Amino acid sequence: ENLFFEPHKRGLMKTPLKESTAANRVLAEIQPDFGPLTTPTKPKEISPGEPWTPTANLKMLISAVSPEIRNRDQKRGLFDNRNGLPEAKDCLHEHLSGDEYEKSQPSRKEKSLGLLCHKFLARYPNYPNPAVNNDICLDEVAEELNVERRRIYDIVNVLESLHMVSRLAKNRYTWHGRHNLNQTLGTLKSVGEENKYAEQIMMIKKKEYEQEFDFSKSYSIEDPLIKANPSQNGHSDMCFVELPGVEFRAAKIRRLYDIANVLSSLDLIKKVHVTEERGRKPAFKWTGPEISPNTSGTYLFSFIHCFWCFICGNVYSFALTDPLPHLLFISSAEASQNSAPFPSKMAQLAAICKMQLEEQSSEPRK
DNA sequence: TCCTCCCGCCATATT
DNA sequence: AATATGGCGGGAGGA
Repeated sequence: ENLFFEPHKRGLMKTPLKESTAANRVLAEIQPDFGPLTTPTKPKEISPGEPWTPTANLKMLISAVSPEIRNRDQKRGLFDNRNGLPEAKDCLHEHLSGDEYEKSQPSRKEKSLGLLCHKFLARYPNYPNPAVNNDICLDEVAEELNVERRRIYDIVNVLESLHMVSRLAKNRYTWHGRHNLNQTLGTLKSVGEENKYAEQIMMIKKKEYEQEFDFSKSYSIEDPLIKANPSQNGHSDMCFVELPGVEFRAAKIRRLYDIANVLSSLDLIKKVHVTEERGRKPAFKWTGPEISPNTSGTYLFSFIHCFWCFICGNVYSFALTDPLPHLLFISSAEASQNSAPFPSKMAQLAAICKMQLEEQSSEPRK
């Protein structure tokens, strides 16, 4: 039985998501040739210093052959965080009081997606040798990290948007690391600019601000701020401003936290706090490399873009709450010192308008 | 109090 | 039908 799946032809890659349909188009455009991706039958090579586990293939075989064992192990593994001896620990737990038992459980923080993502990333080199097999088996990773596969998807989906991995087959991804990260970010940046995400968000902020003076209006599905912004450049597919009302945003926000965790683990963004009139506010600032936009006519839609739009257009940080992903229009210098006082909203709006005008006048119309 | 986001159900997509 | 994928939101830990 061939457990390594049939040789993969890149051109035949299925694109399971509407979203990644576009994403893969760009992927195909910008992805450098990583050499023969069609060598899955080759046994895993372990280059020196690389964190591939030597027993990976064996483990995969075992888990493929025996799902019951895998499940059992996974449950035991809850207490087996790489210390081994699950039996002994289970034994131990039987004699613990409820309170003690609770304490012995991993804390919520220990189970965070950010930490998991760090563990995930630690398994692979930043700049893998494209000549060797860089396959990732999701099942295997989930098992080794003692998490449900669902969590691995959380990570891999973001990495895929950044083209740090690409889908190879069912349950399999190829690890690219940061080889083409800057290029991807450049593409994302230009897409963000093409779609005027930053301007759209400024628009939302403006509406939000205006709404503060009108208490008779409240957010609803028929949120005026959504309707009131027919896209100015002719594109009807401006994903951001077409979002429905506050319920949707609240639901969105949880996803953004997930994504923020992964991006933080990649050191692309960093959590900061800024002070507004109403108090401290959590925000993120871009800590990744400086990116120059690539020219690209292709549209991409993903949360990554929503993030990216915060980054382009001189918007350096944003908060995820209150009540929608909330931009903080502060300079990068301000963002770097958390204690900087936050300018009044009026001042912000003035700055935004000025910025917009400058942009429009300096940049020739496309 | 409210930011954060784990967890896993379950709908949908793929094989 | 079986399995893979991932949308989604309840509700709880933590600051």
